[in-house]
Amino acid sequence: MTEWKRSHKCGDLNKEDKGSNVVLVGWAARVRDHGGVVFISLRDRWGVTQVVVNPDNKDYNTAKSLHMESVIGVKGRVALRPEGQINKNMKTGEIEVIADEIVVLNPADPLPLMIAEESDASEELRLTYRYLDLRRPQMQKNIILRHKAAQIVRRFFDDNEFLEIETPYLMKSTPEGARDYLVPSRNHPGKFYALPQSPQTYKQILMIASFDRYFQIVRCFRDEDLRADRQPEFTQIDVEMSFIDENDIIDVVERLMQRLFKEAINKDLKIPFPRIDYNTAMEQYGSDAPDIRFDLKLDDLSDLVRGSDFGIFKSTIEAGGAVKGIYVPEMEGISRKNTDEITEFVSKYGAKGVITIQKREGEIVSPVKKYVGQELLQQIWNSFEAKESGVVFIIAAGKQVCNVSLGALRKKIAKDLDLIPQNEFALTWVVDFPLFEYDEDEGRFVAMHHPFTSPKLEDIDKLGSEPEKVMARAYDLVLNGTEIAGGSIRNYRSDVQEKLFEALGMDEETIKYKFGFLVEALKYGAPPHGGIAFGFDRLIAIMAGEDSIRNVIPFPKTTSAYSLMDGAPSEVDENQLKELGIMAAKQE
RNA sequence: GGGGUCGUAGUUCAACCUGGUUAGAGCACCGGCCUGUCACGCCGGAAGUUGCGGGUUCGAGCCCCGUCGACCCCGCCA
Repeated sequence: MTEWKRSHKCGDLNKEDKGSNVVLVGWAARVRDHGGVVFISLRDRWGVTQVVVNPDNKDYNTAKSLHMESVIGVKGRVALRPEGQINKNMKTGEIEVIADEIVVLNPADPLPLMIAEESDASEELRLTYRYLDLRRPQMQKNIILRHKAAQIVRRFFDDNEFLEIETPYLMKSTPEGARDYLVPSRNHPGKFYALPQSPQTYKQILMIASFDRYFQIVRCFRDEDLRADRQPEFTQIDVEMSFIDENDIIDVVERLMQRLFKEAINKDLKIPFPRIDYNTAMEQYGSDAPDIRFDLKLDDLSDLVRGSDFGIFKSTIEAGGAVKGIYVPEMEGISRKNTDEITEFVSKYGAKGVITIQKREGEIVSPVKKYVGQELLQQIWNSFEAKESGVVFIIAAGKQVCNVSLGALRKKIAKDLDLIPQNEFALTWVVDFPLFEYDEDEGRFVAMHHPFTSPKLEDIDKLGSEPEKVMARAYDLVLNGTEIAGGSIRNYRSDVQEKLFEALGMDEETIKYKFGFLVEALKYGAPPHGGIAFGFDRLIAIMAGEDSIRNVIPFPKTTSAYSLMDGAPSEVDENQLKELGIMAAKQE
């Protein structure tokens, strides 16, 4: 093997190397057999180099019979390509290696999927043969970007006196929030560890331990259903600081983002990022993660239609709901079929339907014209400062449903009509969140962020009396309509923390059992502190221009949480279960 | 838990809507030709449990039911 130690990597050589004797190793990406001369595109992580094998070569037949993706070694001499044969699309396109000797280090069987820039293989196959999928240049690029980003993040925090400190993966289960992944304890049959949903409590404890500035690039686990942007295990950039307020965190994060985007993908970000309060985000964008790259803002028509006899408007207003709309100037018009599609789309979010208004030859056109009346429709049209064309979409529903469904429609239309500027990175802070939201199923208030978030100081008195009015010292960072980070200033006084737990419906005993250690720790000199955590996978996916975080995670799970390559999860030996004191319930 | 799209050769797709002789094509694979290609080209060949199970029918890749899997979405994700 040592004689096949490479002298260069496949992306190294250029015309300066003319005449050098080289040894290259890599994968035979393509073999082009011309009957006489044979060309091999030799690929490794760093690039592709063309190898030329002439008929007088002793290994000529080896070259002719190469299978795609076999691992080979080549000894040869660097030569300039003949006139007119330069490949401008290749970094090494000016040269080629004239082979003296070729050896197959490991032949490859026919492949279950092609190694191509644009994979046309199904995701199922890509995940089953992930090692082949990961050879694709696109995937290599994503994984390399991920590495780069992680290093930049580490350098940034190190430069700013943050300490990278590890926290346990085996921790206490706290059933607040997401479902825990449980790990049985062999030493204590019937007892379980949980894998962390995030290192939240540990990083707070580290602040109490006076480390002052902490960060960690850390795996987190949540046993919930999957999505394009949600995996059961995912990576956070976790950050916590002491003796700071919201603006200190925001400042650190803005400088981090600026440096990350510059150094990783050479994009200049303007700081500070704009801030929008939660309420405005919901009212204007119908989302707590507003995509500000395009307009189409939601307009409240409730006051305008208040006097209307039109049943849908009337009943909605009377029930305390909202009538809101968006105006899409770019839309030529809308057919019955499109309206049906949109109705179906918004119904997923609980809206009963959508009302359209458009103008045709100067005439207001709407399916509800005869019920609503020309005059009101015209007023609505005018309220949008609508031109002679375009379409207005109106949804009447309870406030939350109205905002969320119209917000979703806003995004869908922008996407369908291609109104979203590509290759643009729009970061915005969402601030002024409520501390609690009411959970209908549980019949109690739950923490909107998490139960360690500090209320705004002026709202502490309302914790017991009017929890719905308490605002949180929390902040989210949104990139192109996706939440990529969220954090808060924490409760550092045990009395406030206990009051908050009580507002969440926990009695003293429950508090002590679940979070007693934290409440106690707060009593021994806990500094004011706060922090933030990034969804690293989401951040990298957006930077890489990928729609799914699966494309920036080397070994992701499928939508049903399978690992197709290794077949996890799987059944285990009866003996393993016995040792753990576990019995699997029989499946129906 | 619910809704939607999809499942045909190693692979990507066609045939399905409107059931009917032998399920086609590109790439990969095998054989042949070709000395400047870079997604090389040309000629030929082999390759199929139409995801699985059931039903309807004289007859099912196609229609119906169930099931499994992939993907998207709602719920869920402090």
